Amino acid sequence: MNLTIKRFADEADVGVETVRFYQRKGLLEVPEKENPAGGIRRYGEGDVRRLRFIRKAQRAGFTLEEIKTLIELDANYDHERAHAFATARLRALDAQISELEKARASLRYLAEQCKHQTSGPCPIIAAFEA
Amino acid sequence: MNLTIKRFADEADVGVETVRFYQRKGLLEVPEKENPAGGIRRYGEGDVRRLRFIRKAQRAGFTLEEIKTLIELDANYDHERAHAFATARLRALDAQISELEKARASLRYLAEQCKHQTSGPCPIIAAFEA
DNA sequence: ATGGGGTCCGTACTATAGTACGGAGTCAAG
DNA sequence: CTTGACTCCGTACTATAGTACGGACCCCAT
Repeated sequence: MNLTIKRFADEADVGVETVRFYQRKGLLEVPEKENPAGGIRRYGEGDVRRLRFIRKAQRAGFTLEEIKTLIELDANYDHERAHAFATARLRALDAQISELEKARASLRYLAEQCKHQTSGPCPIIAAFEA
Repeated sequence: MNLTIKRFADEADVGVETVRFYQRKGLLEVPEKENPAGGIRRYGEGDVRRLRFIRKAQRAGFTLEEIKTLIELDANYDHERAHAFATARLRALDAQISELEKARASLRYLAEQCKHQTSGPCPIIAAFEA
């Protein structure tokens, strides 16, 4: 594990530019160059874990700004705030999931309607009412 | 129901600017002005239904572009495509929901960890591994 | 009939999350 | 010891979904 930026990015299925973008945002650290005064930066296991965490947290609905906060809380062992933060996001996540489940019900209903009716209206807009 | 744009926007809890934005995007129609050659546009029940649909579909994870397509399918009674579209989105929605459920499990675990440990690490990043 | 709030429309600006580009420098294999 | 792929860094550009602004016009109540 002493990866070039390209191989590092590949570890989490992101592009090199995305890694640099996260670095600029302060989500990833910029490792020192090995030979000072010019050279190439290398990435290790910790970096890979962090990058993968960013992607997972993102899929969990956190913004990059929030993820930055999470990383800081993690680094600082800040239990109080981490707990509050997790709980808040948990609530939001519950709301979001139930929103999506409602939408899923609407879509299922819609798909059924459209499948069995070959003529007449296929009420997309109406399917979402209620 | 013969609303001014402000009252119309209020019906779906959006701003006037947002209504105009949706009109520019082709998601909402721009009603005729009553007295031709200058005046004010009025919005009716159909417009309100449409606007509410847009917000609901958005919460369901559709982009405005997709919502535009849905509205067109609805208008055209296009069963085939509407069914395909609904089915595709249904699959995406299932994936999204299960992603969020995974995240929820991680967050629950994290919240528990942070709650019961008053010292030592509160492993935010670790909570998302697995 | 006039004043103030609402409307119209175009243009510009914002935030989020990247993606692309260009030139200079670096590294490793042949 | 060169060549070609990769790296570095800054700047610019993209898409999505709005939000704000400014001048002209409109309408209703006093």
